[in-house]
Amino acid sequence: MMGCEKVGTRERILETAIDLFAMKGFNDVSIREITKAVGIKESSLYNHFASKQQMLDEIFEYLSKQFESRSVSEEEAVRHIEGLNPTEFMEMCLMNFNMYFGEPKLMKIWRILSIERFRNERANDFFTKQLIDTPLTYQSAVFEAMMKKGLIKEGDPKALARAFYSFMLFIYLRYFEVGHQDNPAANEELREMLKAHINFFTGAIAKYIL
Amino acid sequence: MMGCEKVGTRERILETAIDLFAMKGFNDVSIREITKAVGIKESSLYNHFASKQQMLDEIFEYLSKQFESRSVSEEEAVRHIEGLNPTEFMEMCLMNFNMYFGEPKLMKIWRILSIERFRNERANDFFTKQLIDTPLTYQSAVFEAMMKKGLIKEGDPKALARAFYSFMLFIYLRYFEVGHQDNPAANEELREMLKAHINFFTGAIAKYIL
DNA sequence: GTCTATACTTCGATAGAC
DNA sequence: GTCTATCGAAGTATAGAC
Repeated sequence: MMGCEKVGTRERILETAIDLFAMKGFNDVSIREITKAVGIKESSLYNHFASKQQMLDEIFEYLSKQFESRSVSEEEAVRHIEGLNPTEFMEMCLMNFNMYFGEPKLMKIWRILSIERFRNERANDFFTKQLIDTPLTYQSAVFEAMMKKGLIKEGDPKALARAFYSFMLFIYLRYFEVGHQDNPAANEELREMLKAHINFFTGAIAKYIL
Repeated sequence: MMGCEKVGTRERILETAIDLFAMKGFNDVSIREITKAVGIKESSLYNHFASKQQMLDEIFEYLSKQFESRSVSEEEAVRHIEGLNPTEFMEMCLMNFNMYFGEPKLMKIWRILSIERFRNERANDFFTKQLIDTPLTYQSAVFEAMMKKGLIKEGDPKALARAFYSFMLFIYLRYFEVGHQDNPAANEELREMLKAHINFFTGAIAKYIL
């Protein structure tokens, strides 16, 4: 009788699971809790997913595919960034932040990863690679190219990348990882902090006034 | 018959709980698991602790008291740091790192906090305050004092503190928060990274060659 | 203070009617 | 594809003998 909307039940389950996992973590959310929120019985869920674990796997798979589809080569990254002035560079940083955390669904999955990485080695590897190591590699390549072109002072590009990018991790750790914020008022404050950060770096590494 | 060592059972339980909670998180460790590791029956544990939650509360209480006993005022911090040369300053940073994470027991409790802060608002508040906000305040006060004395370039001390201290959070997030490391070989690498970081900052903010 | 035994709850998952 | 009903396992915690 109510089965007229059978299309979408699977997706509704998955969206609900993402919401709940992001709030409480995979282990602290029960099948009963998910199905109650969706409005179905526990047993019905198993017509769509073989196990609770499979739901988590699909969620991580989704994030992984998002990154595959959006990834660019280091060469492209260098070409895009090395010629920018400070203001344009800041906008680029904000865009990157938005690519990672701008969409609520992706943000929630990052939170799930942040929680699961303590229990799951694969989750930790993905988290470390995508959120830390890969961005550092790109950032280092960009700084190295800028040094070779004489745009910024000579130095250790890896150390410079760590110093610059650490701030992004600080923002994530302090304002994004634990989900009690979601207030748009803080956005302007974050933007000001990023501006101040880039101002500092511009002054610190500029060979000439950019 | 074996009751000859009744002194210490409570402490053994607590130490075992810290070990297990740090590895798997509070919720993923059962009373059965703890008591089995200690070598007692489940019911015996309740002669020492009223509940599982009380054990966690005591663990956090312990960390909290450690910080109370070691805390110094901002004025003291400024006096200690503002006159240091870069090498001395680096040693100071390493000492601070060791104060937070040098003792295995404290390191484990930080890991428990890292996990619990997603489920427990008080844990998150403590984590945020002790690991991020308070150190940033101190660091900012130090930079502000150095600016006033003309030791470093004028600028926004808060932004400078964020830029400098973010690196410490990067190290924690990347190498300490998830406990799969514990290899002393990486220590030298971390020391090199810290040295490079301080070198970069020294060059960036020094008014004169220090 | 430790033991045996057990109460009570919640969990993930399954069987089978419709 | 959803339901009712239920299973077996694992969780926290308690009662009472020793």
